Parts: sequence; C-alpha cells; structure tokens
Amino acid sequence: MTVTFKDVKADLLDKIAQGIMAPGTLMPNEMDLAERYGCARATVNRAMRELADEGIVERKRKAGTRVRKAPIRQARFSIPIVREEIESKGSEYRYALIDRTLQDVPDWLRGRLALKPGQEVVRVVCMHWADGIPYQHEERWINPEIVPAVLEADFSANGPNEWLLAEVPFSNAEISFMAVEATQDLADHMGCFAGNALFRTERTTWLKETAITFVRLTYRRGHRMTTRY
Amino acid sequence: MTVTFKDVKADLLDKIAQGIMAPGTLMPNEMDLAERYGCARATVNRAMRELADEGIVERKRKAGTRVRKAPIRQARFSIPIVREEIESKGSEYRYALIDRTLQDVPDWLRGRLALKPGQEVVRVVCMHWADGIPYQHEERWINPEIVPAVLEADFSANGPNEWLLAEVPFSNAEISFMAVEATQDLADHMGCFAGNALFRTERTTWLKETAITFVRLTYRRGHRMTTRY
DNA sequence: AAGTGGTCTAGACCACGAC
DNA sequence: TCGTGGTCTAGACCACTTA
Repeated sequence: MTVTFKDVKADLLDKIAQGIMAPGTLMPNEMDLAERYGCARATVNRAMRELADEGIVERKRKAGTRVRKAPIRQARFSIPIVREEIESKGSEYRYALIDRTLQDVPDWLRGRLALKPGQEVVRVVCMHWADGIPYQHEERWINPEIVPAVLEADFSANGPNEWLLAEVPFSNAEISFMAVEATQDLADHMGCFAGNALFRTERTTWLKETAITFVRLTYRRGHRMTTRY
Repeated sequence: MTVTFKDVKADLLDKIAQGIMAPGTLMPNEMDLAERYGCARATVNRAMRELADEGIVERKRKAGTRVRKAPIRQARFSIPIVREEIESKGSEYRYALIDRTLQDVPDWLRGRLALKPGQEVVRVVCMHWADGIPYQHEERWINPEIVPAVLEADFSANGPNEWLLAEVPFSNAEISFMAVEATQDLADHMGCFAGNALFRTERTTWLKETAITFVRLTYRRGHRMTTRY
C-alpha cells in the first residue's frame, strides 16, 4: 500500500497531540518528511497544507513549518435554511407572512447596505414555526436594484430566504450573533415575555460589491446554535 | 504566464456568480476544463476541490461536478483568546480570579464530560475586563485526570484558558452559542441588571476521547460575535 | 545567497457509483 | 461497465523570506 497524504496528516497530527512535536517546534522540511514516509514531496505538501488550513501549523517559506503555539481554534458553522433545520429535527414546518412593504431605506440600514438616501427597499417580516410552536422570527430588507423580481414576489406561501437562494446564485456575507431582550411585539410573536433573552443572528449579504439583503433572525427562547470542530 | 489553480477557481466562481453556470448545472469534467484552460488536470482538480470544500459545488465520481442548488453557507469563526481579543481592539486587558475550588463533579456536568460519579473536578470562576469595564465572565470546570498539573496551578495572575492552551497541545471541541438572562450574581459581575440578555458560549473540549474541560463564557451586554464568509 | 514552501506538469492507477 | 473524480509520482521552476 502506498502512503497517502491522509496517512501523513494523521501521523503528524498524532505526533502533535502526543506532545512529541510540542507547540513551537520546527518540523522537518517537506523533502525530509517525504523521504522518511517513503512518498513524494507533493504528498507531504498536501498533508501539511491542510494542517496549515486548519490552523494547526504555521508555514513560512525559508523559515519552515512550525506547530502553532496557540492553535487558531476555528469553528465552522453551516447556516441552514430554517425549513430544513426544522424538518431535519422531524418537526412539522409552518410559515406565515406578517408584513411586506416597500419603503424608503431607513438611515441605520443605509450605511450597512451602502445605499443612497431615498432609495427604496422591500421589507418582509415573517414567522417560522416548528410543530406549531414559534421557532424563528425573520425581519428582512431586500435591495430591489439587484433583485428586481422581488417587487413582484409574493411571500405569502414561501419565505424570502428560499426565494432568494434560488434567485441569487452565489454571494458573500457578514454574520453576527448576539443576545437581545424581546420587545413586546417580538414577545407576542414568539410566545414569550417582553424582556426575555433571545438569540439573534444578523446577516448582510452581498453580490460582488453591492448589498442584496440584510436579515435579522430571532430564535425562540432557549435556542442554541451548536457545532463541532 | 501559466494558468494557476487560482485563475481557474476565480473564473469558475465568476461564471457561477454571473449565472452562466446556474445552480444545478453540470460542469464540464476535469479533462475538458484542463484542455480549455490550457493547464494540467491537477490544476483544475485543485480549483474544483477547493470550490467543493467551500460548499459552492458538489462532486461525485462518475456523476461529475454540479453547482450546488442551495450552497452550503458556512461561516468560519476563529475562537480568540480573550486577552488577545481585547488587546487587539487597543484596550487594556485586566483579569481577576473570583473562585477556585476542587469539587465533586455536578450531575449535569457528568454526562457532558463522561465522568464517573464522585470524580473530582476543578472549578474556576474569573472575570476579564477591557479598559476596566467588565468584558467577559468565565466559569470553567477542568478534569484533573487529564491535566493533573491543574491541581497545582494558581490562576490568580493568568486565566485558565491561556494556561490550558500551553498545557494541552491540541484538541477537538463542541461549541454552542445562546442568549441567557443574567442572574443577580452575573449581573453584579458584569455591571448590568438581573434579567438583562447576555450572549454566552459554552464549549466542551476533548483530547482524543476524554473530556478536558467545559467552559461557559458570558459576554457583556450588547456584545456581538461577527465573521465574514 | 540560499533554503523552504507553492505550484504546475504529464502520466499513471484506482475506487466509486451512475447507468 | 466504464466515466469521473481522488490521489500519487518524479521532476521542475519559482517566490518568498530569512540568515
């Protein structure tokens, strides 16, 4: 059996985890490792590159590869579509549109989306339920310049999230997580009390350099967002 | 100039973003693309593999590569050390130990850490300030079986986080984000009112299959955790 | 100046899985 | 069955960065 990059990676990881290669240690260069493992340099390169991508080691030309003293601990979150999130738990998904208006972009949002004063945006407010229990409150603003079809879109049956995913192929985004105290209005929708702590995510989505949408997702009381890394 | 995998990747991304390759589209196979771009198949492979890693496309042997209908939107968070987080904002970092005890593992934690009843754990409570303002409250339990040195460790000058990072080289973890209402005790420490909504992360860290530590980090009111993707 | 990683190439073999 | 991606190889050139 030939030595694969996964073999090399696993062995290096093991040596790091066992403390044989302590944080700060300078690792052998690719050529030496290739010889030691009996494989090509490209194989070692792939293994070490992945370790670097994962923040375990740090690579510099000429300086070599070192085990990171303080590994960059990074978590990867997949941002699910709420329908799938609910249905994957075996719950019944329900959706309702609360409000849909065309309005001048509010000042606080103008900066975020880099829009001109007086420009119009579509604001959509809706709710998502799991087994009839409030799950998530969604408040969204959409820039109709990029997605003109939003002016015709009817969000009474399906949420704007799924609609946008189908309409806009690919985008980059900025996302924030925070805790908020429920307003009376939010509390009414979420079936909790005003002032209760709720978990919220805010996301601004861009296509190239122009903002498409800003969304505020507020989850029911006690919601946790979890991941492994 | 030769064609690099970044060139290929950027061009493919562009075609996807422009809708030339719409979601669901079957992309040409690696050999054809290599010929079209005038490069080796390995170059195309690297470009497409990275697109797959980022959740933009989906690859299956024999079936080929498709643009994902619903791209896996995933965010990468780097989990910073509090001290660095604060100092990188140009603020002055301050730390204080609140409590340090050796106690029987509480029932609710036993399951999380997979410990035996009656086993002892070290509990550390401490605070982190930025410019003298409460920034983060830390409550941590450490398994002394894995890190016996914790029994001798004195956390009066430095937080257990940095200490653990130096002691335990590498680990995997599960992390959760949530919103909580401040208890009176928390409120006293954080300089807010009981009931205020606070952002909290909880993290369980493992070395191989054994739990090292469970930590509960509660941030000051209004804190946001932000990332781009 | 010189060593290290970054990448490309051309060819090869193989495993998966759709047909 | 057989096309597609997954990976390895051996060699090469280059860019960065530090000594």
